[in-house]
Amino acid sequence: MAKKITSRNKDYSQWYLDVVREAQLASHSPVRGCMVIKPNGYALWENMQKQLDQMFKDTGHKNAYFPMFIPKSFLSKEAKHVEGFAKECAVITHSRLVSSENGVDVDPTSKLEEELIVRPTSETIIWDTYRDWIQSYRDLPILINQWANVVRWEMRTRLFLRTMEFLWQEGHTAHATREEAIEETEKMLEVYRSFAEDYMAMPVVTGVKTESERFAGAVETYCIEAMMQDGKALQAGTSHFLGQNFAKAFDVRFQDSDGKEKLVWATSWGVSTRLIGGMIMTHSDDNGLVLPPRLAPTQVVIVPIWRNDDEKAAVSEYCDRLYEEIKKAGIRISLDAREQYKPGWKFAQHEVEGTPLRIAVGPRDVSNNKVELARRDTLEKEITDRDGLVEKLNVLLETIQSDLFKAANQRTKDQTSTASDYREFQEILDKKGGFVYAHWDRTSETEEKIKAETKATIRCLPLEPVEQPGKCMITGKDSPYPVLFARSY
RNA sequence: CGGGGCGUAGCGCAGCCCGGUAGCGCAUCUGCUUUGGGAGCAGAGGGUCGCAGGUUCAAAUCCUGUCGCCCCGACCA
Repeated sequence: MAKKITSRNKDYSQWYLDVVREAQLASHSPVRGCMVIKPNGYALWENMQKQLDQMFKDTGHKNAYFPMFIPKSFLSKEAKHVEGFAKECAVITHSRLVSSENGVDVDPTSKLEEELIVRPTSETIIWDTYRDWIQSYRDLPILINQWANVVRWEMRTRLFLRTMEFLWQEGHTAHATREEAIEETEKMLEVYRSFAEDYMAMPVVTGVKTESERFAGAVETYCIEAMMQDGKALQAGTSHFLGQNFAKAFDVRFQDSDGKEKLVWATSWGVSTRLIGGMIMTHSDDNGLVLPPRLAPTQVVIVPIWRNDDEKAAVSEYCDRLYEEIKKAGIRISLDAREQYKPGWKFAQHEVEGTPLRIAVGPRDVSNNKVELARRDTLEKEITDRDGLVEKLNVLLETIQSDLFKAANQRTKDQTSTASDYREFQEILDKKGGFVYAHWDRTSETEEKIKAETKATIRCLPLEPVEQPGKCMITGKDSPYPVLFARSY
């Protein structure tokens, strides 16, 4: 069983690749660092989108779409922003191909007057547009989200976790006051926290980034950080308070109710297909993918079993009715009646694909008015009554959802340590990994030194600090509360 | 950019050292038997061996060059 998947203990990174492949989520494309997202993977993304989109709309946002191409000159307008993204931009220089001996070549006569940048993020083009949208305080706030793809020319890539092109959503809001913008930033962080924990069943720590880890062009970057099974942290989402940096860069002003002209306050926030990678590494096991029911494309699968035409007729009818009844109850169900595969093969396949619940129905069950019910997360099987099955499924799906969260939460706790000195800090990182709380003197020099020596970065300054003031483990200077360190993806 | 690996059938690989009719597993197609944890048997289809040169009677194999991808690090969501 599941012999195609390398065990986590043996090679975690190979295990991850094996799960992605065997669950048919995605595959490498011919282009370095890019992926083909297959139907199973895309269905997950669609479910994430659907839920997040609703949450954005419930908090007053509307969707819009801005172009993928950005004039090169836009990137130079916000100094820190360029600095951050300059090294990883795809640049369009030509517009035409011509036939040649080799097939096709770039037509040198089609060189663009101004090169275009494929968006690595859309602050620039959006703030250039907002200048035209905003004149008065009555035009504010602007609460826009867009679902899009972006490109960052990364050196090192991993399916879902870091690809050169990825899908995401980016919210871009404009406000009349600093307070309102900060409130928005924090509100969206809370949306992300709630989505991660309540839907992905992935516990996260909320916090703010240090200056060196901050988004290029932000005044403050809030984040959710999750802990993966191998002890490495994953930045799962960010919400940025941009201050007036982009308003200044793109000259976006408004006349306030007091008659004075003021610069607009901004936020931006995003999560990406990286969440899929985080979800895989949070729940899955050596048998393959494990999915939280709330996001699983298929929540329940029915596998019929028969030996001859008589049995087939009886089992099929039983399954069809079951299917209709469950579907009517709003559960995402599929009936796997494919005849080219045997039940055993289907069991294994649905297991590796992470379907939370499996119902097997054979002649025995039909005559006893029962079904066999199997949970993906625990691999437990039971024979249960056909009557009242829908209610049972609903309860079980919620149970699995909360059990997955509990298990991940417990694991994260177990993987969270506190280091009282630098020696202990290094020892924890090397032997156990995970999150490590430690005191830090709030200087970039110390942060840099720790990173260089241990490869651990400050994941965040937690919004809900644990413990009391202390002394920096490196310099012995004052530290108001410990910050969260980890090696990360 | 450094280190490692790899390009041979849809997928995964062997063959290369030592040149001589291109193979294996899975998948696919046909038939029969099977079906409660990845079925069996019999038969069949499918490949310009990444690309370009060179050596040779003869190149997947040797030589030169070149392109690309993956993995491990430095950069990052």
